[in-house]
Amino acid sequence: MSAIRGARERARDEIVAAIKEEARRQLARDGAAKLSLRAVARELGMVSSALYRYFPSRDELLTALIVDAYDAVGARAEAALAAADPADPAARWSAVCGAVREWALAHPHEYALIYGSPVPGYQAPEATIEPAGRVALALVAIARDAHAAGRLKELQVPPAPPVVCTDLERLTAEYALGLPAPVAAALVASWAQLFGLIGFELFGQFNNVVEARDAFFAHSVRGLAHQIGITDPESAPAGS
Amino acid sequence: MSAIRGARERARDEIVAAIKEEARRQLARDGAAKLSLRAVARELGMVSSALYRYFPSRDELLTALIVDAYDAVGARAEAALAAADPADPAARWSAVCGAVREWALAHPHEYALIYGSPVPGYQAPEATIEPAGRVALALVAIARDAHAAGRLKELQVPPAPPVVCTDLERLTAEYALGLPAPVAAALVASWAQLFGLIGFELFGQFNNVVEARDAFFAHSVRGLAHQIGITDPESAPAGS
DNA sequence: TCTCGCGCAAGAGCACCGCTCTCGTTGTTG
DNA sequence: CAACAACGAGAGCGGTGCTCTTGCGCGAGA
Repeated sequence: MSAIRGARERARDEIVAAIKEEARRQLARDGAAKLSLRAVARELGMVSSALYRYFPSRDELLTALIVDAYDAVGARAEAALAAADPADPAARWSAVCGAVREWALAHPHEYALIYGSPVPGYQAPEATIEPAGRVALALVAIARDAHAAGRLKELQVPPAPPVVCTDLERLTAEYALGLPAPVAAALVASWAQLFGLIGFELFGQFNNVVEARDAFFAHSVRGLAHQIGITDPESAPAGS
Repeated sequence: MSAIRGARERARDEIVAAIKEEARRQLARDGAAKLSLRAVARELGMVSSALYRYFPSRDELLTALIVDAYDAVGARAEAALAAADPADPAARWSAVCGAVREWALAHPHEYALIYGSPVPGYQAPEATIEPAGRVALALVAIARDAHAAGRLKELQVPPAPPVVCTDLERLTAEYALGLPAPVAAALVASWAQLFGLIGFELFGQFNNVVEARDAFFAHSVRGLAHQIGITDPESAPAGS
């Protein structure tokens, strides 16, 4: 039951994939609130009760879609990180942030599913926490590499209070991030703030406020990078 | 039909208020997705169809709650602004940001309703845009006053690109904000980023990441203030 | 190879939802 | 006082998530 699996098991996997595909299509079209098990089953030519053989509840289906969405945006972020010039922290930062934003704009309902309001009884079901960290880890990698290369400027902001430092030291120790606590604090803040920018743009808060969305985002993301000590190559003095 | 209104009209206002009150209670308990017209009506001792005399649809009821929520958080922000030392921009900034966060922590579902994913077919129904701006205007007032008092430091970040500047100049002209475009750009970014911080804390993204929530938020908010040129009094030279 | 058992689809059904329509009733107003 | 409009109640439509039972057919073990 390990290497070669029975035809039944393979068929099951295919059906699960088909259900998720159709559910993702409905999610992209109508949003999470309108996702209906009956509609998914109808579209797949089965009866609604048959679907419960594969997902024990609507929430479980949504959880599966949440995991997939985290993985999708995480993969985009990692791809953007891999494609950027490793020697240019500012470019890497902009590339990852831009990739996340573009994925969000292309999949607004999936973005809302994972970074918007938690849908029903809102618990993070354990299986989501690992894929949820992929974007964060991409950002961490940028900061870690820049720090290791000595490309991180001294922070301009007032130092983090001790309780925050111990908090972040635990975090950097646990994940072996190799970052000083003040930088880690700035990084976590930037991470959250990045999704504030994206969320406001996506959810209409920037309507009648910001029109040049691309340029504004790029500019704000430069500000976030600056916040953790990553400066544009042209604006940073190379020597001192 | 103006000064002294009939008993019927007065009863109508009372019923509308009772409906909103019960709806807000259910919203706070179960979230927007679970808000049910039938349950509200049941709790109020009426039949569900009677409710449609007061709200033409469930979405209209939700819109009313959205407006109320915007007004509530806006009022909190304005109250915090009024209570803070007018001569201390950093204190005002922290006070307003902290007030917004505290309201969000106290009313998570209402916060999710207005700053989370837009619920169904997501349109901002015109009536929401004015109360939605109250928090932003409170933040603007801080920056404007600080700028007028010469308390805004030169921005440390690279200048905003021209297209962003023209965008923000239109905005400052339209609302008579009295802010230079680069400061306005930083302010809008900080505004969005503030809600990124609050949203991540509220929606569980900081679980197992940030434990000292109060201190971390206070520290990050200082960073946001720094971003628009507001510095802590103790870290800013008083004279020059 | 045959048969047994398990996985499965199907259908009926329950309780609930948003929303509509009709029908008496009742307060308001000309 | 009478006509009218607003109102509450009720039935009903189509939809939802979810459960339970039933019977069938495929795959694995004898």
